[in-house]
Amino acid sequence: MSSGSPLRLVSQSGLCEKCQVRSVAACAVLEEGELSQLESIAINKTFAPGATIFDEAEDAPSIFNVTEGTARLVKLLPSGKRQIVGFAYPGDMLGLSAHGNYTCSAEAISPVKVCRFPRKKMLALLEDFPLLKTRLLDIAAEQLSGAQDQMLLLGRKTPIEKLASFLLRLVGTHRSCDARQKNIDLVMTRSDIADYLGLTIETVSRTFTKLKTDGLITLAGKHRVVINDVSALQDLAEDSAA
Amino acid sequence: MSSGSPLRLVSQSGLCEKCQVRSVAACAVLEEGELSQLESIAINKTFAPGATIFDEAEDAPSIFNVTEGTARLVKLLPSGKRQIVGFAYPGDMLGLSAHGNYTCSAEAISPVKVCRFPRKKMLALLEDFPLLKTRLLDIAAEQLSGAQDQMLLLGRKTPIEKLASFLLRLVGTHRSCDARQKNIDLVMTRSDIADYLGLTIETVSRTFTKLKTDGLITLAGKHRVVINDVSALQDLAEDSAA
DNA sequence: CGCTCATTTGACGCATGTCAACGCGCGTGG
DNA sequence: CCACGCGCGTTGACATGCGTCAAATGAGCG
Repeated sequence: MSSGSPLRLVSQSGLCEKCQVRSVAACAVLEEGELSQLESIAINKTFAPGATIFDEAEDAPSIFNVTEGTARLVKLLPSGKRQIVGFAYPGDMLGLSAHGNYTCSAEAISPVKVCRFPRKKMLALLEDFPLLKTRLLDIAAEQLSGAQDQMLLLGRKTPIEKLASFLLRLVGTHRSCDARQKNIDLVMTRSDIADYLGLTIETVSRTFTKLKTDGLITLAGKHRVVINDVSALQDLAEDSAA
Repeated sequence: MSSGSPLRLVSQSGLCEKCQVRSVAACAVLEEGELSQLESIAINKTFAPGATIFDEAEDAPSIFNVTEGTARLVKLLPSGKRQIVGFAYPGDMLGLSAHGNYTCSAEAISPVKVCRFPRKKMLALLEDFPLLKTRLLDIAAEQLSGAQDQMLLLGRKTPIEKLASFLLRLVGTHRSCDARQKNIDLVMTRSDIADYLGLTIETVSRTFTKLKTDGLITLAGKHRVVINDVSALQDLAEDSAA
């Protein structure tokens, strides 16, 4: 790595080499020379909480890589009913789409920093870096698998099973929490959780209370959850009984 | 297969050039020479209705391309609750997965013919045919978009909206029906539909009856649906009111 | 012709949505 | 520094839509 010294050009965070999500994001497969080419087409942007990163059905000129913060991916019905189809964490790609239109909106929940790539240039670059294309294919397959899990959750799980699954997924997959202590930091509101799990806020709240009452979790402030009994939660999430 | 007349090597349907789904499947992007390489690693297989093509969580040594018939993609909970995460029609790819395990089971609904590729050889071939890899990426992105639509449906739509959306999707995207006459041939059972839409069979049945009573559709036998008023159905599906 | 299985229809109860009130934390302004 | 207001979350009372259970109908097939 470079400086440390007075000339901290690095602090713009634009230098991929120092990027915090470099090891987890798609760019992980690139070598240094390749990385600089990717870097040359990237622009860093920041979004405040609540800000829209892009809108559903809009023309999709850009592809994004989240480097900091959390975003929600939203679909709306004309009546106003909302479904959150996913959350995006550091390292996640946004805006991949086959037909050049975004399939959902993306909104910042916490302050979000992204790395923005012009779609066309990105696609052109893919032809030069087969490994990157392969990596994107893997990422897409993973996302599809996650989407299938979510369909199972939405279609066939009860509120308790839904919330248990949700909490376990947060513990398991993301650095937004400490996996050892089973300590979860919920950046999203109850309303976001409800719209993600296909429930109402009230039901989410009641279900949290129930899990707390049963001693499976502890609530420390509205956005801090401690899981006391992981295996019991897993049983609930997987619907062992009926 | 094979026989019939003495020398009908062609009838094995293995010859990609004559393949019926060639124009819609991933292989559409390949030229003739490339096609023959793909063909050399492919094996044709047939599955009777109800037969399992592959099982969830199993090691995934193969990738499939449906050439005839319809399959359902199934996920199960320990309690036996079932969610169908999709249907596969001629031209669709099955078994793409990032971690080498199938993410759901695939079962034939009608007699299904597939083209089976050894995963490793397929992946190796992808490195030689960048266009094919790009095509797969597009396909994955499309599937992801469809999955998001389905999440919206499962999480936020009422039974009527669900069924209307389902029927319209069948009309819109697949040759299993005549788009002009809005005539749909349902290969799947009510139970399949229920598990796809996150409902019970009874609710599916009642909802069909309701649409029929309201004059929006006509039922001709249990597996034949005629849509009488497409735009009214669209209004229902999109939940314009509340 | 009768059996079997898919589908339909009906009666009923409950889980979850709806509506409403309340509490709490936090920021703002006096 | 305190008072107030606002947004988010919780809790309660109530209603209803969908699931559950059960029986009837109908279609396909031996």
